[in-house]
Amino acid sequence: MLSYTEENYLKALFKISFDSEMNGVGTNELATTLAVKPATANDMLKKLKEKELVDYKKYGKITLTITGKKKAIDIIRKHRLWETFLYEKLAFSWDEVHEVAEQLEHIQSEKLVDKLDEFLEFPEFDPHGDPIPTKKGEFKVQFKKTLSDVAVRSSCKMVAVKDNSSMFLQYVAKVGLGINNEIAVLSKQEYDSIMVIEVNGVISSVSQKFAENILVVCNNCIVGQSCLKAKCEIK
Amino acid sequence: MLSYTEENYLKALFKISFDSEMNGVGTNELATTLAVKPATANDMLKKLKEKELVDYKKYGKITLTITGKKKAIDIIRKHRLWETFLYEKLAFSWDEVHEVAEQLEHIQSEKLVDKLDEFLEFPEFDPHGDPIPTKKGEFKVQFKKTLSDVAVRSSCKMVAVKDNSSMFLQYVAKVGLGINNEIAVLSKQEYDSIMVIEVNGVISSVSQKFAENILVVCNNCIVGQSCLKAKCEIK
DNA sequence: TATAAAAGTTAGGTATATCTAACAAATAAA
DNA sequence: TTTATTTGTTAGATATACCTAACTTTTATA
Repeated sequence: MLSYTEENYLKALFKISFDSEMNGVGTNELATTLAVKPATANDMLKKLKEKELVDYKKYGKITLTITGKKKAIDIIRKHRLWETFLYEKLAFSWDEVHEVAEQLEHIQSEKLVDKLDEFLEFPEFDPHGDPIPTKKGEFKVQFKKTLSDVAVRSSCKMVAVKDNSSMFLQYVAKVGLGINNEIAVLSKQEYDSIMVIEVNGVISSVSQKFAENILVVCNNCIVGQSCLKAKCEIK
Repeated sequence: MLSYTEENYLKALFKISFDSEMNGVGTNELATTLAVKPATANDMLKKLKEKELVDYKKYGKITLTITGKKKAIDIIRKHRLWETFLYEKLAFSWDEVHEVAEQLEHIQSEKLVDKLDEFLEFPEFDPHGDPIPTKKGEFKVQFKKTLSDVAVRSSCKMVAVKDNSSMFLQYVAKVGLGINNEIAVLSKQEYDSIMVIEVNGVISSVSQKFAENILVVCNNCIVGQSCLKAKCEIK
C-alpha cells in the first residue's frame, strides 16, 4: 500500500518524464514540481527505490520501474475520471475540477474506480482534453498544440485556452468557440497569419495572437502496455 | 484546517456521545472506538482542547464544543452523502458503502458536498437508514429498533438486518422484504410471538427469531441547531 | 473504609514527511 | 582546464500520530 505522498511522487515522476523530452528526471526538477526541497525529494527517492518503484542511483537520473509506471497511470486514471465526474455530473467548471480531483485520486477502492468509469460511460478524455487511461493502463495520446500551429485544410478540437483573462474568454465565446468544439482551418494569410476557421458551421477570421492562445489536439495514437515495458515509443 | 485524524476523533466523539446514554465520554472508550491506545487518544484530546474543539479537564469527561459538534456533523453529512451516492448511482451494495465513504468523507470542498447533495436530490437518509444532516447541520433522528419491538397495528420501515448470513438474507428476500420497505404489523401471537406482517400487499407470518434480526425505524423527530447549542434534548 | 480494579495520564520512543545548513559531484563557463 | 554554478546528497532537527511502560486518579467492591 502506498501513502498519499508516495502516490504524488510517482504521479509527478510520470508526468515529468512524459513532458521533459526524455533527458531523464532529476531530483531538483522533481522537488520543484512537488513544491518540496530537493533534500526531501531525495529522501523519498531512496524509499521508492527500496520499494522498487523507481530506478535510480546516486547522482544519476530517475526513471520509474514498470510497477512504478503502472501505479502512476492508475492514479492519473483516477484523477481524470474524477475530473470528468465533477465536470459532467456535478456541473463544476473546467478550471475547478483539478483541485478537488487532486484529493479524490487517492481514494483506495478498485471497485469505486471501475464503477465510476462505467457510470461515466467509459470516457476517453477528461474535461481538459487529456486522455483517461483504461483499467489496463492504455490511453490515447494527443499532442496539444496551439491553433496557430494547425495546418491549413486540416481540423482539430479545442481542448483549452492559454490566456484566462475574461477579455479573451469573451472573445472566444463571441467566435462561437468552446471546449471540445471541432475547428476546421480553411485558410491562412501568409502576410499576417490571419486564419479563417469554421466552428459549428460559422466561419470567422482570427488573428495570430488569438490562435496562439487556443490549445487544440489533432491526432490520436494509442499507447498501450508498450509504454510500461520500456521507454515509451511515442517520445 | 483539520487533519484526517482530527476529523476522525471528532466524528467518533460525536457518535459515542450520541449513543452512550449521556454519561459522557471517556478516554478509553474513545481510544477503543478509534482502535488506538488510550495514551494516543489522550495526546489528541490535548490538541483538540487547545483548538477549542472539545471541553475536557484532566480525569474529567469529554464533550465537544459547539465548533467541534459542527465539524463532526459536517463530516457525518459528507459520509452519508457519499454512501448514498455509492449505493444509488454506482450500484454498490448496502454493506460495501461504509468503507469507501470513510475515505471520501475527508475530501475538502464545500462546493463538492453541496453539488453532490443536489445531484442526489437532497436525500434525508443514507442506505443504512441513518439521517443525513443538511448544510445547516439539521437532521431527522430515527431510533432503530428490531421488528420484534414494533407494536401491533403500527408500521415501520426496514433499514437494516442484524444477521448477514446468506441463509437469513435469502429468507428475507423470500418474504418479499428489502431495504426501505414499509412493514405493517398486523397481529402478534402472544404464545410464541409469531408476527403477521404485510409488505407490499403480501401478508406473511414471521418468527420471533426472524423479527429480532430485522432493524426498522418508526418515528421521526427533527433535531436542529438545538443539538449544537447544548446537550441534545432528544437524549 | 481500605483495597483492588478500572480508567486516565505522563514520559520517552518510533516512523513519516518535512525542513535547514553544510557538503559533494557533475556540468557549464571563463 | 581550472573555476564557478548548478545539481544532488547527507546530517541533524521538527511536527504528527502513533506506541509501550510506568504511574496516578477515580471508582467499585469486599
